[in-house]
Amino acid sequence: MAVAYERIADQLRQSIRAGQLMPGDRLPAEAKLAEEFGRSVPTVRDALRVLRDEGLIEKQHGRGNFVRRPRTTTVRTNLRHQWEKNRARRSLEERARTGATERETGLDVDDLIFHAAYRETTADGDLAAAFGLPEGTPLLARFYRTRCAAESAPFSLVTSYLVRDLIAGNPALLDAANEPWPGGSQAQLSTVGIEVDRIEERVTARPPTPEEAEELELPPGTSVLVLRKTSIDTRDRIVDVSHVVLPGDRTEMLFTTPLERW
Amino acid sequence: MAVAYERIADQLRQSIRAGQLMPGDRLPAEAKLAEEFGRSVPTVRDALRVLRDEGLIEKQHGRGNFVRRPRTTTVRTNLRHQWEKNRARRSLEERARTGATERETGLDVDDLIFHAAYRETTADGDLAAAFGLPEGTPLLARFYRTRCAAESAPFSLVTSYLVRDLIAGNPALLDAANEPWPGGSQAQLSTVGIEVDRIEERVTARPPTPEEAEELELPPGTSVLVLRKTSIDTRDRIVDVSHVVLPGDRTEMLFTTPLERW
DNA sequence: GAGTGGTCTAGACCACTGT
DNA sequence: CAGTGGTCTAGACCACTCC
Repeated sequence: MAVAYERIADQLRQSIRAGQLMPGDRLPAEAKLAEEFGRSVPTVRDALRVLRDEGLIEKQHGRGNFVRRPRTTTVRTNLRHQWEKNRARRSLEERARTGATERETGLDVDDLIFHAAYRETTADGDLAAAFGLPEGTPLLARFYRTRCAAESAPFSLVTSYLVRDLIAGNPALLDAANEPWPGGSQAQLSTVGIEVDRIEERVTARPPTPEEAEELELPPGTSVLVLRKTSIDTRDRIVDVSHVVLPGDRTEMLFTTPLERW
Repeated sequence: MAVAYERIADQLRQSIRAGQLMPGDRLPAEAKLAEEFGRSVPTVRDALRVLRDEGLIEKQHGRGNFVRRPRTTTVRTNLRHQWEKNRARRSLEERARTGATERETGLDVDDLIFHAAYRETTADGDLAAAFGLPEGTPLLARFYRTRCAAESAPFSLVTSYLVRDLIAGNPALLDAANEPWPGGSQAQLSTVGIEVDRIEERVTARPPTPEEAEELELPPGTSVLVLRKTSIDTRDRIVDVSHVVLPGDRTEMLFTTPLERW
């Protein structure tokens, strides 16, 4: 702890936690801080980088360093799966009117911009293991981006894989032009006689790759939640494997686990 | 992209992704890299910091910079809650033999070191909101650390809050000396007639605070998973609010959601 | 144009690791 | 002891923001 930049970081962190520096406040200029602490500017910058990595401050080029405000978060709940399953069998008109994302964000269909792209591919080692199928099995990869019309960054980066042979019975499922499909994935699967029985979701966290940071417009010093979702049908087949990347500072995932009564 | 340190980072990232630099490999010395790229050492260090923040490399003082190996992860599943509930009513002997952590890690009771501390406190704004009770309500705060005997860092940092008045009927519940309680929290609550009906878990991700990084021995460039767990009893009372911090690079959370049949 | 952060240099000295 | 990364300096020039 004899290190200068850590001492500076500690003092500033203290000020922020104690509320002497409030969210949105600008910190003194780096040159100013260097003078106050009797250190060089690069040393002060080392201290500020520590705070930025902790998510406490935000650097704005040409404007200054600011105490970061807590982000407003989107909640994603696992109750959505049952809701989607119920919706999958409603009338076309009812399904078209709203989707799971609209429901969770409280936004209207018109406020959301939806983008989908499909590509045919084959299972590599990881995907083959996830599906429990041999490598090289033909798959359909689907890429989704949904964002608020008012914002430029999407909520999430979604890649969904389906087993081609399982859905080939309905050629409409192979064409991205049919997106957004009214009723979502479970409605799509229902057209080829697949009923989803349960969904397993695996969650981890890590720093974003540069590509993810770019696409989700993540400031440095944020993490991503990585969700790997597996859908299993009533015949115990793995019918969908999805990979979802969510901004950690904007997303809260809510899982409700009901327990059997004594 | 005209920036020198980004170009250096890109080239090294490329080498790692392409497999020219394998996990565990040592990178050339910083001075060596500076010479190769025709830049100063601090500029090379800027590039290496980028890669460290992405979790791609690990710096080891006096030894070198190394390509990081993927960590072996612990899986934490929501099926544990039903398992714990079932176990809560088994015989004392059966409950004492094993716990949820042992079950998930596949380790023996003797391989795990358990630490608990209790403190009486009152609800601040956040906790009061979480419990749906007035501020100042007396609470019991319980702090848990569990770690592998072979390792020095705990799996998780757990803080659990109970409403004091709900558990006061059994004074044994107020004394940390009775930990580890055979059968866990649900067994404890059952002694005062509380049956947990459902559990809600909220998950977010963020960079660790310095204190968390220290205690969990997190290398720079890792994230933590933050789990806020709420236990609701059969009379719709919130009986426990827990705050769990998990190392993002070592932990996978698995949630299974069963769906009703059509 | 004044003020701010972003990048970069060239070199110093310290602390840690392994032989 | 040699080699490595960790810290720090003093100053230069560029890029961005706002008036």
